[in-house]
This record gives sequence, C-alpha cells and structure tokens, in this order.
Amino acid sequence: MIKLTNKEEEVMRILWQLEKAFVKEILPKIKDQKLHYNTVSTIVRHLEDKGFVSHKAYGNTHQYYPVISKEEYRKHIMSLTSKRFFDNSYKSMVSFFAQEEKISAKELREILEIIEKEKEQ
Amino acid sequence: MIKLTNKEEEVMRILWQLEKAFVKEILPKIKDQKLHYNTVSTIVRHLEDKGFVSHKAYGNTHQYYPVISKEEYRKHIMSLTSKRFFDNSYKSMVSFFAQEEKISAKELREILEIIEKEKEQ
DNA sequence: GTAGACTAACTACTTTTTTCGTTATATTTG
DNA sequence: CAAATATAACGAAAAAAGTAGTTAGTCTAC
Repeated sequence: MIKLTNKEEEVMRILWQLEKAFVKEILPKIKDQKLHYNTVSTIVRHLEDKGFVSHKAYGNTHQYYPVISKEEYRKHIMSLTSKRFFDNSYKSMVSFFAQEEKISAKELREILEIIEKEKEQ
Repeated sequence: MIKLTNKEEEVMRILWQLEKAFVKEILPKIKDQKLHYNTVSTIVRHLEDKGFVSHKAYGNTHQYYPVISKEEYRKHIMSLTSKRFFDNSYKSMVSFFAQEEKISAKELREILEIIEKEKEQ
C-alpha cells in the first residue's frame, strides 16, 4: 500500500467519517487551517490517482467516497508502527500501553472476554 | 513535540539502537538505500537543531546520542495514532489488534498478570 | 611539517508536497 | 438567453524534505 502524505491522510480521515462528501463539505472539516477550495480539490484528486477514493458525478460536481476502508489503512499503519517502534511485536505495544497506563486491567479483561466468547462459537 | 520527517525518524531509530554513534556508524545501518555521508550528516544536524540529539566532540568528529528517549517518542507517536485512527481510545486500538488476531488471548492474559502483580506491591 | 585522509559546515540542487491562480465548463437566477 | 455563481481541471509557484558537491579545518602517518 502506498504511503499517504499528511494532508492526504487528513482528508481521508474526513472522508471515512463522512462516508461520502463534496469538496465543499470536506473544506470546513479541516482543522488548524483554512485551505483554499482548490487545494482540497487537488488533494482529493491525488487520492483518486492513488486509488484511495473514487467519485460519483452529479453533472459537474463530484461526490467523493473512500475505496480503501479505514480498517485496511489502520491495519497497514499499525503494522508499520509495530515494526518501527516495537520490534514487530503487538504484544510489546500493548504492554507499553499498560505500563503507561493508557489501558487498564479492567479494559484488558473486557477485551479478553469478547475474544473468548467469539472462540466458543 | 515536533514531528520528525521520515528520514529523521529512521536515523533516530538507529541512534536509539546504537545509543551513541558517529555518522559513519549510522551510514551502513540505513536500509533500502545507500546515502551520501553528507546527507546523513545533515539529517543528524537537523535532529540536533530540533533538540532530539546532542553530541560529544572528539576533536573534529562528533559522536551523536539521543536526547529524546525512544519511550518518550513512542508515547507521542502512539498518542497521535490513537487520536487519528481510534477516536483517542487505546482500548479500541487493542480491540482492533485482537480482532485482527495480531495479539492472542494468551498474550493478553500474560500482560494482565504482569499488571496485577505490579498492583499488589 | 607536509601530504593524505577524514569530518563538519555550508551551499545549492532535486524531488516531493502543499498551495492556489487561471481557465473552461456547467448550473442557477432573473 | 445573459449574468452571476460554482466547480473541476490544469498548471505553476511556494514550501518542505532529501541529496550531495565544495570548502575549510583537523588529525594521522610519514
């Protein structure tokens, strides 16, 4: 999977949230910064070139939607992150969260319960 | 904390691994690509400007070492990632790993045990 | 001490990413 | 249909990141 630039990733997150959107709907969702309409339009077209989004045309205006799902991309990103910072071990990543108290024993137990239930079926 | 570029991050990972290094020791550790000595030297100096590394001079040559620890940076990166892709919830990140079978029930239980042991003390 | 090897600093060029002006086309309103 | 408005596409400028040549200084070995 091709790496997205920062701005491309930001627009993708907006598209995942909105599910489908016109450029002018994406525009006000961009944080920290007021971008030009054409800037966003260009970014979206780049995303289309890279195969991350597609569009449905209504006359002259395009409604864009994700082709790559948030789940697929997350998987890819987390795989990179685990490689880069945790010796490719998700277990050590989760241990790290536990040590940093980003996740509690209670939450871990809740997740465990869900897994075990699924196994039974 | 300032965001590092891709190459800067790669060099930081090498410095975290080596703990301290001269440019010529970093050079052969760079993957996928043969970089020019000066390129790496420039990257390291950028890292110094950004406050991520410092150096000890031996005459004219500099031995560089991390000032920001791997743990600090990981914390920062994981916080960003959880915000961007998991609605700021580490629990849903870990659930995601479980669903994708990146981590097993057994491993989760092992982590749990460690936490609970620590609590007792 | 002088030639050769090595290094950091500086500088400039290249590539990638981000930004937006211009244009052409379509749509809406009167 | 004409004027006003909106949009996509294009293209190019600006900014950021990546790369490496040149220079000047230091060290080493003769």
